[in-house]
Amino acid sequence: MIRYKISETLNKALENASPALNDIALDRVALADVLGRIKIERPKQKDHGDYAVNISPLSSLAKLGPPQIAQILEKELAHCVDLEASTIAGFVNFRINTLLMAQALLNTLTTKVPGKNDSLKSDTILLEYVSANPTGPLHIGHGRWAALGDSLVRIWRHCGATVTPEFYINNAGVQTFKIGYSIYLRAVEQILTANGMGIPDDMEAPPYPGDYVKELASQYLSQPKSKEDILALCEKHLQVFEGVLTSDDFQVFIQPHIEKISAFAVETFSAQQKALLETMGVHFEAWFREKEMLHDRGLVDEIVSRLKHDGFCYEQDGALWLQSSDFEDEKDRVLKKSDGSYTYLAPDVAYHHQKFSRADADEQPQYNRIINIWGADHHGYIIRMKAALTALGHLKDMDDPRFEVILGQLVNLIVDGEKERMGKRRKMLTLADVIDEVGVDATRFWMVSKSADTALDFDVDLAQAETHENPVYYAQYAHARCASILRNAVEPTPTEENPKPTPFISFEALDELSDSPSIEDLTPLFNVLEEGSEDSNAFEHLKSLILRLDAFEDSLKEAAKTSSPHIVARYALDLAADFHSFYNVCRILTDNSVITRARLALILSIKKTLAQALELLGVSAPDSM
RNA sequence: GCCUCAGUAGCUCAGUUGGAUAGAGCAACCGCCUUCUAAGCGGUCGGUCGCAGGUUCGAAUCCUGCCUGGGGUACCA
Repeated sequence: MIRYKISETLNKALENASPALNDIALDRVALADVLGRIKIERPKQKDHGDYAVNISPLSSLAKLGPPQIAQILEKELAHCVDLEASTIAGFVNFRINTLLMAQALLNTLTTKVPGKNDSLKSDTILLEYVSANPTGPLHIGHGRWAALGDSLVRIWRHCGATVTPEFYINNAGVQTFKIGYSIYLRAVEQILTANGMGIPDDMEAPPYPGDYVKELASQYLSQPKSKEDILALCEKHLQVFEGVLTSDDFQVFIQPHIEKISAFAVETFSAQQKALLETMGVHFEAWFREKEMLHDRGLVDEIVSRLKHDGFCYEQDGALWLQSSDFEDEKDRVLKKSDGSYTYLAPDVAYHHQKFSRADADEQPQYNRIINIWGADHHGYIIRMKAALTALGHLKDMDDPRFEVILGQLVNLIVDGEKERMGKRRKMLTLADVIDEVGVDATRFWMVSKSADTALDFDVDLAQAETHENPVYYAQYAHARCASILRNAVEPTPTEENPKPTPFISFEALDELSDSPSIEDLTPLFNVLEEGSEDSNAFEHLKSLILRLDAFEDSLKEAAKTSSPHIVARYALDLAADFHSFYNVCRILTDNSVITRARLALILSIKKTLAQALELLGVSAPDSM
């Protein structure tokens, strides 16, 4: 609100001073462009004021040096009541008075949902993220996408966007077959062992070697008739070694059986993943099933033929190639292998085609932004996907903003001080293990407190050993402190000297203060200055707090615009720091009921804002710790 | 080789659409609990912003080259 006020004031001053500034206000378009580049920010040096505006961008339009422009503006701004302007070189600095601060605080108090705005009102977003293969448990890397994606969904919605979070279940293709086959091999092992027979040395190693496959195999065997199925498969399998059956014939024979086992695995893992995500507070509205939604409906065939028909494909070496090199890709990509099966790209193109084809009730495209979160290992994939989507006419060119990929750098799991490469195919700590050890709040906060384009080291031992030094507790503690103050205000703790203390404020009065505060409730806040009994820094801390609260909406808009939840994490920490500092120099509950009332209003606002910031990150805001 | 992300305090990272004297947390050291939660506060220490050029009134930020590390560079998914 304060930034808005400053920008309004500045615009007006420019308008009035226009004649002295080479008629700067006449060229509306140019001026608007320049004003868009002017930032209103908090200066690093406190003595420069509360807000600073660097007016250098104006100098080319006004044909004057920045210092002269500043001088002229300063004169113009001298009439301003609640803003005191001064200039140094090319900067116009503003100092705000207590009335404006009180208004800003009142504004944050009366806002039902802090930071709520409509900056993304016209955005309809389909965000696909996590989309882990249903062939095993989620690992730590998926945790990062889960935390990042879900926080983005919450932040975008807070800024007025319509968002559908979607999870793509890869329940078709080679990996699915491999997990089924792995379970079959493990089941055979278990049957052999149960019958007191050893496992032959030359027995095939399962494509997925993890222990969780063994668990799933025994789960599978506990189902009715499953043992008979496995034995039948095993018998055929032996015939291959005896030379009675060819390997190819065996493949044909086992295919449907393995598919059955695969389906079992996919459903089990998928449910497991979903449950863990829900535990983390990560909720998907849509679960898109590759097999049923694409393959069974012939959509993959359809899209490939369409690309072929439209002349974007050619055949070479028995394979079908997409001419992605026509669209900035360094080479062409195979859609259909020479053995007739599709590469991973083909169903994925079909999937994205489907995303773009979704329409609302008015036959209009349902989404104007289709966004994916992908790991950095999929980086090379972006261009070929864009190429296919451009060929299909969904994108007007390769830079079309309708399709975005948020590329997140990978997570290194650090165990015993050593990096462990993450991957599904070796024994490792799963995301579930990490959540168990570290907790949802700490994990989620950790995952989003760094920008997505930095590789993240997740040190399990550190997270376990130093949970109390984790930054998330700092923010949560501030919230708990606020809650505690409010509790004490209404119901003070009895002591030996005073077994029945008088409340500082009645429950009803606090309620009223929270629901309908007035500016008169707040102005006594600034009496700290006069009182002088507290630390002389109290006023500065108070000002920082109020300006921070006032800037919440701006931070959210920035986070939403740049898809950067870490801005919100940082905000929560900054607000917590401002509060902790203030708390230490200024007592909230005093004998003066008017001052107490005003300070409680401040606490209400801090608590509300902090809770909202944490909520947007999927982190709880406890009332006590 | 090419593409891409990163390199900022001992450690983990903000800041990068060019702006004032470079910012946190952790670690280390010194203080602060008879009073609202010390999971806190105040202070000290700590920097050639990877290196070298360039662009300009001004560069951690933009350009070029180089160095180091991560990821990618499949008829794998």
